[in-house]
Amino acid sequence: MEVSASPAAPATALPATFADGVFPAGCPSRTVLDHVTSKWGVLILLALSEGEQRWSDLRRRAEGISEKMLAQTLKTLERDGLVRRDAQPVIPPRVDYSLTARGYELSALLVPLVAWAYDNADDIINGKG
Amino acid sequence: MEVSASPAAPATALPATFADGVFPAGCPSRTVLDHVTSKWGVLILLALSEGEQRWSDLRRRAEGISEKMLAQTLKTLERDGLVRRDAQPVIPPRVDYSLTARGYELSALLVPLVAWAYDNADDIINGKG
DNA sequence: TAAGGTACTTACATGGAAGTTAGTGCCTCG
DNA sequence: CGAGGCACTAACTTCCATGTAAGTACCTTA
Repeated sequence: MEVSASPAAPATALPATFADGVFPAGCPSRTVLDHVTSKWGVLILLALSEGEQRWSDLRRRAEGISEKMLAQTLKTLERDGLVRRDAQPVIPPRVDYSLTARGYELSALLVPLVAWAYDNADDIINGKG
Repeated sequence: MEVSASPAAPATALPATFADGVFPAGCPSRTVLDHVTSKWGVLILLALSEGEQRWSDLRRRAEGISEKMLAQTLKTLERDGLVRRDAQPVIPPRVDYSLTARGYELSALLVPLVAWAYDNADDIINGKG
């Protein structure tokens, strides 16, 4: 689908809620958006969308993340009800992380976004367009 | 749709590209993702998804943005080929901003994400669910 | 004994995103 | 004449997300 030279018409209709003002400053949705669009939040959510994973798996899959940021990101996502933490009282310790129903809902929206970023990254960075 | 207590199976299949490592550190897609998931980037893209708009319109719609951040965000999005800048040599100056084809593609993915954030914000912040 | 893995926490440092303030040039309106 | 809107730019500051480094407690393997 192509957009002509003068795309005055929106491609997608937004809910009436956003008709003016996108949404108010200080609105909870801003906070939520910040959480889920944070640098590592997206990556962790993405990784977990493929199923339950352990701490060390996540470290490897979200390449470049520090242990501190991993712990912090997981904590935020858990507080937000997006990630489930399942600590098993075994030796050595085993903790499994997985998405909650809400987390799956979100990751379903994130996956196409990340895929798009991946597909268009080179063109964008190289100024081809 | 509900997810049972042990959701070992992914809800969505990811492209094979992400099968391991999400995607490499230092990869261009990380940069692109940072641009499009930036605090104000999302809001501007959202606002423009409803059609061409002027500087002062955008200031009002992305409530809370400073002029500096507006200029900076628009510049980044323009460099990334997502926003088109149309300066008309009239008096008083009139500059229209609109999405490019690529920008529309992206906004189509962003809209459901923001809508989701908006719908779930209260529950998430209040720890319900 | 020592090294290494698992799952973290804590303290401190820093860089870049974001905020603040001010200034520009040109025009219109009262 | 002065106030004010438009579309910015520039300088300076602040703050927080992220990075770095190290420590913890327990267990396994060599």
